[in-house]
Amino acid sequence: MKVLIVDDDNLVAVSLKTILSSDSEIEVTGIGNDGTVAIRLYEEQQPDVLLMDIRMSGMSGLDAGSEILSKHNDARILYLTTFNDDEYIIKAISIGAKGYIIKQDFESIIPAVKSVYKGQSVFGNAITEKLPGIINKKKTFDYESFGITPQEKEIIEEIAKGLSNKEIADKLCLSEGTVRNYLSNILRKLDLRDRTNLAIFYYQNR
Amino acid sequence: MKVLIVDDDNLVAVSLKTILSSDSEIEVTGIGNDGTVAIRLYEEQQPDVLLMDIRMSGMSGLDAGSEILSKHNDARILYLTTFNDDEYIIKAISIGAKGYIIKQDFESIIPAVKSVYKGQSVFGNAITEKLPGIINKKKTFDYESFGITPQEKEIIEEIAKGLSNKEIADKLCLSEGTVRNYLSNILRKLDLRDRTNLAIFYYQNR
DNA sequence: AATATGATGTGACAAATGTCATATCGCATT
DNA sequence: AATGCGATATGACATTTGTCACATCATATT
Repeated sequence: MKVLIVDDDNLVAVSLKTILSSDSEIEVTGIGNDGTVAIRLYEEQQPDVLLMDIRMSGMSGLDAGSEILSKHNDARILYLTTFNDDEYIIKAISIGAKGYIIKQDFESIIPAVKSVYKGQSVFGNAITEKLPGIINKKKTFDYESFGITPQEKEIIEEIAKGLSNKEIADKLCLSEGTVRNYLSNILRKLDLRDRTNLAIFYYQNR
Repeated sequence: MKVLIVDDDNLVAVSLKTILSSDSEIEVTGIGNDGTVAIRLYEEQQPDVLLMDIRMSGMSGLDAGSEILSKHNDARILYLTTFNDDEYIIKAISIGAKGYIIKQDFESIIPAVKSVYKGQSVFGNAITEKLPGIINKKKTFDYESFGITPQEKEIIEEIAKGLSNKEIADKLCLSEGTVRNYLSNILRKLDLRDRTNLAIFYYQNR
């Protein structure tokens, strides 16, 4: 199985080569440090799997992958990243990458490469937990377990609709001051700074 | 690595056991033919990976998996199926399953089980091609068409992360006043009241 | 009856937010 | 050279927001 490695950080690229080369089935055919190089090396070597960083100076891994896939729609690209940004996961899957795993998780890399070689898609540990959220916003946050009372929960719902303190007070028949007190308690319990961050939290954990 | 196999068709279940047992790292701790049995055996054996059919007479694999995951949210469930229906894929991912592969693809099963054991998610050959389509069913809002400039878009991104005007100013090397002006323009263009509503809008149109 | 508790309220305060009018500067068009 | 435009900036201002200390009051507990 021929593997091409492309990583911005040459030290990482070399380490990956060492790790992968320890497996008898894997042959590392090349190392690159940039998106444009990835495209060129891919053309030259036609590797079975391209193991590539997302964030790179110069051409990004996503752009390079996108270009490679437009020519070779059977290319098997496995992204490596230090970040596990939702945005990147979605983009990576969208362009047709076969996987997305965290760089640090060394011992998962070889099985991941093998799975991808067999045509499967692989998503690493940290990403795995986010998949349900990405596919379908169904995993709800358990506010109760953070000591949020039903009344406070109600306030959260209203803030998530974009209402001001005054409006919430009118709607729930409370004084504005009380709403503020509740909000203040909510923010402390959830360790958030302000209503905007609460709204963000709400929509990210729906 | 302890693996529990559950399949409606006993012949398939036994075949799977034979295949998996050929690997020295894998120990098949049990076989079941129904969802309710899956739940009971899971409790008894606490396997590392549960390899289960989706379609089964009696309780379905999805319902059983859902119940198991509600008690053991670290359960690693790998679904096997003869069908590759989008609905099932989405449901499987939604409940938090770690994989979804096609039964017929025998030689992919062992690496898939191993990847799942390591905490990764695996999606088989046939499914892999559908992932981009599944992910892309989301409708992204076109900010440009509402006259939002790239600079303003950048501000929106930062607000959606929960940053204050001051923080955004520092990050983008602008004065706080300028950030306020931009925000003011954004709110007018999108007809929103404040940053909280902007954040809500952002997450609802992602 | 005495006390504790929880829900609600008030007032004061500092900080952040949003709006507006206006200014500067560089660049492109005329 | 004159003009206009877009990006950036400033200052003033009213409003909203978040925090805190403390008050009130009904109900439940002892």
